Amino acid sequence: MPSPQDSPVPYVPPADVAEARRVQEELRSRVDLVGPGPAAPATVAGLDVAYGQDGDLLAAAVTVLDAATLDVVDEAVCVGRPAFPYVPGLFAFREMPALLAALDRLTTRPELLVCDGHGLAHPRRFGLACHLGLVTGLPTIGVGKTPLVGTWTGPGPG
DNA sequence: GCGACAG
DNA sequence: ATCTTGTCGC
Repeated sequence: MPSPQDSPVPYVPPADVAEARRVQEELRSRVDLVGPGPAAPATVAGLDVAYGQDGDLLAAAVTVLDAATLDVVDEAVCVGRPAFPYVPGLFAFREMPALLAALDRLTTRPELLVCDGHGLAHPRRFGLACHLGLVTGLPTIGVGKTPLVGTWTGPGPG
């Protein structure tokens, strides 16, 4: 039975925009949309990236919490450079290398990831959260502060 | 053709 | 993302 864990997807830095889009189109079908995931993850990792004033430096940070107590049980940081220009829809290629490096510095393996940016709410249904989830083999939730695509209506009254 | 466009 | 004053809306 194929599963993300059995066939880890290597991260391949694209050479240009066209290749980046091809990578997304190629990997989108490998996202597990039906897996149950951990019923009660023991740990949850939050990831974020901050930039230097010129945008030429960045720091990726990961903090792992005990899901029950919210105690910080692990953390790691990786300073580097943006790996790709910011192009809407290709955001993952910008921060993924640093995020992966930070994750590699962890002592533990978190059971759930929560990262910046969208996952499925993406033009090709393959945002950062999807890509990160495939490469790490971990269930991942993407959190976007502003929409990238689509429209919606708020919940009705009652 | 013009505007919009995760972080 | 990051730099920033005043301003609009609830």
